[in-house]
Amino acid sequence: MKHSAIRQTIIDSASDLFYNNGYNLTGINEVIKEAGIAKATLYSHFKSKDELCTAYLRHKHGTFLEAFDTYVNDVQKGKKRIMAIFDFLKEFYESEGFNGCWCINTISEIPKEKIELRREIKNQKNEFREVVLNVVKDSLPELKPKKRKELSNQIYLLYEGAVSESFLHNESWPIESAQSICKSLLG
Amino acid sequence: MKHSAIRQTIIDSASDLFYNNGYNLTGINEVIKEAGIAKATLYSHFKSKDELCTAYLRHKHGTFLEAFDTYVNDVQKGKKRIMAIFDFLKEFYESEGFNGCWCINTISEIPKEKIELRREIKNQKNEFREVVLNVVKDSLPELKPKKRKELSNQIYLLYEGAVSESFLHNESWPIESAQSICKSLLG
DNA sequence: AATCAAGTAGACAGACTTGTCTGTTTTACA
DNA sequence: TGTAAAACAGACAAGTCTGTCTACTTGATT
Repeated sequence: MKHSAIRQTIIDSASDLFYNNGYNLTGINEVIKEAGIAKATLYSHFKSKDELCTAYLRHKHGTFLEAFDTYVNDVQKGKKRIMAIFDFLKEFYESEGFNGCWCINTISEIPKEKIELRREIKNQKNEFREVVLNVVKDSLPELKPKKRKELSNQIYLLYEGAVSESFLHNESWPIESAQSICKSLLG
Repeated sequence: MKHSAIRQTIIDSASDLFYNNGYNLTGINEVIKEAGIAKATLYSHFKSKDELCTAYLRHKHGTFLEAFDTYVNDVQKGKKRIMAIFDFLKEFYESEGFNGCWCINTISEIPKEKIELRREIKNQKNEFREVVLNVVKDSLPELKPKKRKELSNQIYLLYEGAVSESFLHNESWPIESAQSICKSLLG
């Protein structure tokens, strides 16, 4: 197995375990067992568990953004595409292994001093905000920049709230509720 | 010091530490040091750390609901009172030691098997939803039950999203954004 | 004043954690 | 095919954690 393939195996295993069972509740020994590699191998690819955590967050973020883009850009531009953001979330919620937002989960687990990880999380959220802004830009080009930004922040907020609450209650109504609010925002 | 006073001291200390530093990241030894009591004393009041966690959650919930009620009921009934929900949140956000939602934080930290704690958290959120529903009921009595429930769920969702996001970004715009959405929902 | 419950300090068991290190074996490539 | 890099298994260090236990002291009530 190639060096880079092993690295990816480690990240995949760690991602599943960290996301499903929690970062602190998952030991390095579990990760290496799941990945089928030796401990020294893991530490030759990542110099600490925190570094692996960063790789985990980036992996989740990357696959998420790709899936999001694919889904949303497949819908015709306009209000429909904006509404599709919440259709995507509904699929995400219904997918096996849905466990809420990895950013929120991770930030709850790590101490305040780990500013590297906290920055990574903030960056991801800001990047996602930018993605939402672009959907709005493409779908409602007549909107002025200020109004555009305002609307996209609102949609982002609705999306994030819906993720957390659908997970917490284990019910889908927060997603439908968020979508209906979005609809009324679009007028 | 009375038995019940010691119990309260333990809960107060544990609450500060759990909320500020995280449940798993706070050891029993820290709690007893902060409370100024012996370990055996703690375990004579609570049979496990998890039981103390329940007490912590209830303590936060209780003081929160009381502050919420006091603040919101002080505002004249009507749309103003509903908007005051977010004014309250702004004060909460600006208060020292704001650390997001203890429910979301805790649920991210504990394993799935701890169903007792998870139930407690869900119950708290449902109780808060009921509180919001009552604010809506008092403020907009002309609304039909179905519409009332729909609106209160939306407000709840906005509130929760604003808590999480203002904490994550360490910025207040999510609260203002949520409030502005609420305003437009009220027409 | 005697008694007994409830506090104290902190050692200890046992099970975890991350990260290092040794020594062996496998694999990739020149 | 030979060699060097990189994998392997797993012992180990040094620390963490929760929860139990012993032995002692305090304080309120009878």
